[in-house]
Amino acid sequence: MPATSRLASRSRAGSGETRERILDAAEALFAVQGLAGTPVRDIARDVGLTPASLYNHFDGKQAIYDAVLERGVGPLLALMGELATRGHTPRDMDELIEAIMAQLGNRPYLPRLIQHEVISGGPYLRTLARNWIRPLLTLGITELKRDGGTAWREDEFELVISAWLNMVFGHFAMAPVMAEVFDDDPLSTDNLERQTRFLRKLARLMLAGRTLLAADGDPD
Amino acid sequence: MPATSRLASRSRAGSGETRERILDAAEALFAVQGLAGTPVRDIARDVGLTPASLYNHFDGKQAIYDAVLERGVGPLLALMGELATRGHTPRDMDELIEAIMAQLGNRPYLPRLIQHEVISGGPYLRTLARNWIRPLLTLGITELKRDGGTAWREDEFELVISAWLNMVFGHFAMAPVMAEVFDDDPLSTDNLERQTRFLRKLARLMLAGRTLLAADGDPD
Amino acid sequence: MPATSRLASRSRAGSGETRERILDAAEALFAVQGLAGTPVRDIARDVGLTPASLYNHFDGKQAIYDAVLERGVGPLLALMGELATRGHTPRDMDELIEAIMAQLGNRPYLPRLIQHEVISGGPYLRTLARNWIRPLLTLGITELKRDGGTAWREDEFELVISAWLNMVFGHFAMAPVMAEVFDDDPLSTDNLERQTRFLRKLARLMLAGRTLLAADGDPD
Amino acid sequence: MPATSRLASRSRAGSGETRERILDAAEALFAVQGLAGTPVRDIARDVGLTPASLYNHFDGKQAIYDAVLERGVGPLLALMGELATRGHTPRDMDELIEAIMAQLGNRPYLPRLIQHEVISGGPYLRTLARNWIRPLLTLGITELKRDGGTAWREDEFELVISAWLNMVFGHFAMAPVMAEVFDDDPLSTDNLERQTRFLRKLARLMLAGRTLLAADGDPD
DNA sequence: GATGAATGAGGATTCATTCAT
DNA sequence: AATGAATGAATCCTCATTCAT
Repeated sequence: MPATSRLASRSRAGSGETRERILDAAEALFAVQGLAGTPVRDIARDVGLTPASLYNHFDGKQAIYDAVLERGVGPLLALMGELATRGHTPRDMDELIEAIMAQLGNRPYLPRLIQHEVISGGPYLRTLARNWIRPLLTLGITELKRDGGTAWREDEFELVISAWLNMVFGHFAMAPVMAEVFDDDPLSTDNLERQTRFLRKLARLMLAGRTLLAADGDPD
Repeated sequence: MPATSRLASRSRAGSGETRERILDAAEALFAVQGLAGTPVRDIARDVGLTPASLYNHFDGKQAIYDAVLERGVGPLLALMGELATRGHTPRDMDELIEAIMAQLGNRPYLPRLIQHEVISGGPYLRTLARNWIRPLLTLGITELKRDGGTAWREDEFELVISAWLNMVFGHFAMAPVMAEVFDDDPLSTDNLERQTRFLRKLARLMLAGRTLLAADGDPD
Repeated sequence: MPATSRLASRSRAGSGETRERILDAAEALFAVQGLAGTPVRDIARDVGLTPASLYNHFDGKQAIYDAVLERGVGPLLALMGELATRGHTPRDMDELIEAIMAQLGNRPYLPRLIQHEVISGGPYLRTLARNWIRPLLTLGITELKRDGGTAWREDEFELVISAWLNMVFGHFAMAPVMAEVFDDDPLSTDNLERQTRFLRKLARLMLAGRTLLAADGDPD
Repeated sequence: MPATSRLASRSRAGSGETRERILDAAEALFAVQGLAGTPVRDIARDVGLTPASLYNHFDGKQAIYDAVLERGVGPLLALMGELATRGHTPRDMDELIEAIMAQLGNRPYLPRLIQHEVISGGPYLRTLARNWIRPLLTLGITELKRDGGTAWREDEFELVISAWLNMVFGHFAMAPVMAEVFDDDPLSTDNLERQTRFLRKLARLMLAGRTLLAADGDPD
């Protein structure tokens, strides 16, 4: 379950801690300003180094970007791999939500980073699509199919899952506006827990909505 | 309800058609590459002009960016204003969904543009939050409150609406990955219609989910 | 008889005179310091421009280098082409010497430029070898063969011609040392004429040396 | 007859074998790419060291360059010294040719190295001119003068000798093009021997060409 | 002797912008 | 309204060198 795609795997190793500090600084900056919008000088400044020093640890800006992405996305892909090897019961649905929310909560810049990659159609997009989104979809659709009483037609399954993904992901990606609207950080521990509970509830609703809608007289 | 904030209002007017062509080219590029990642040269090339010529129509790159944003977001804000002045019935919920989807479908680069602004916490964020997101939230929450049988507690109303926003918005913002995953463009006319129908259905489900969940034995 | 090989043919045209001035400055600098040893800033300074301005006329340092080479070598290759299409008589041998010496004399930096290219095994080397040196060799060998009384065995023909080439070329390439040794510029008009006369004489000697050497009792 | 001029004399001696390996690597690189075109990193790589380590053996890049030059040119200067102290007979002419060819053949990168220095008018040029070229010229001219029957006028003597030098030297300096033209390495043992024989023969021809040319009806 | 890490000084190139034409 | 040419200010990156280990 490698999925590392073509990301440079530590060309100039640099065993260490400095490397990690560079990645931390870069992650925060890239997430907000994007690759093009982030001067290496800024990264260096945040690490307390000279731009030239960065090149003792990485092959260049792009290499740093790749490493940041790899470091962030790696665990998500690993999570997918792990889930795929186990059987799944409804219990897993909750676990999955929690695992993903926890993952993203730990690296709060990651979603924005990924969003940049998605928006710009960067080369990492394909890896993301194949090894992260696709498995998630498959997993979700399997779940929907196992469920007898769902409100959705088969040709809507994809939409259900991607809608659900957008909710999870959007919570992070849209955090800055929502923070402005609510004057409250959506990424605080409290709010992340609320959102997790909410998503669990919503997932249940989406899985089991048929009777209700039928009774409601769905015209669709 | 203009809300143009500090957007440059056409300093070197040039009422013309060239102006519009510049905005079209810029919109596409800014959406994908962001402000920092888009050289003016690229815009000029796509319009068939020289960079120098752009300055006959706009005061500079930032001015173009502002104009693009204004042109795209303006109608959305106008829509809000219009809705706010009318009373709303459940019928309006569907209309709102359709109106927004239509609006975004017409300018498929707009959501990514906005996403950039959101992610980067740009100065336009505040305008967006106040004049677009906030009214939408208010509208939705009012609707939820009017609805007696909703599955949601009052303190979840905000999450419901923002989740729903994320679904609408995410459909566009995540289009590139989904296109890769499904090998099918989510922004095609057909798929936009499917998504619109789906969202209408989901909206109904989310508004009226209580009984079902209660029966399901929600522990939350 | 194109032989332009892969040299960029004026990517950013720049019709004009500035372009030529850039090439002049670059030629002098490249000849002395080589490509790597010549900062673009120096070229710009000598033209009276900013480094950035050079990029309005050329795609970069390498492009300038290529253009310099093309401009210098082009006429030499053309000369080859012209000679190749005519029949040649002994008279031509003198003409050839004079033509080449005149060419190189007009562009006194050219030989050093070529020498750099030769020494470094640059990519232009192949063009040079095929379209300039090889024809010269063929021409010379034909001449030797036509000559009944030459002092040289057939397997020495190549050495004769390349030795002769080294004398022509070396006069320019070694000019700086010789200037130091003789305290007199080998590239002055006077000295170039002397050298031309000398080479004509030597050519005759080399063509017709058999009898002498035979009489001398050549043991070889 | 040291003539080391201002060459650094091994500041951080390190008598060792590593030092020699560094010089070997540097010689090859400097010869092809020149001083400016050769990063210390490349030298270090070829020796199997880190750039930093080079500084345990030399004071810096320039010091390495100087040492390479000194190591290469030293024996040539020594040869001159030796010859100068002996009387010379025609026999010596052959010896000289052979000695120089052998010397250069042993260090095939040396001529290109010297050529770089010559072309660029480097500071070592003067040493070269005085202690190597000038003695060679003097030697040759003496020989020509001793020879009664030469084809050359006194004012051509210098040209004769420098032409001859250019042939010797050019064989090495032009080796890359000639290799391309003949598809055969001019610096192979076989070809070096051929060239040595050829030069001996040519030397004899040039020394004794009068009668022939006179018979040929030289108009000069 | 060797090296990883750090750095000041450059060095090539890009970029947004101006201005005369 | 369009553009060729020019440019100051970045921007990414390389390089020679130092130094603590």
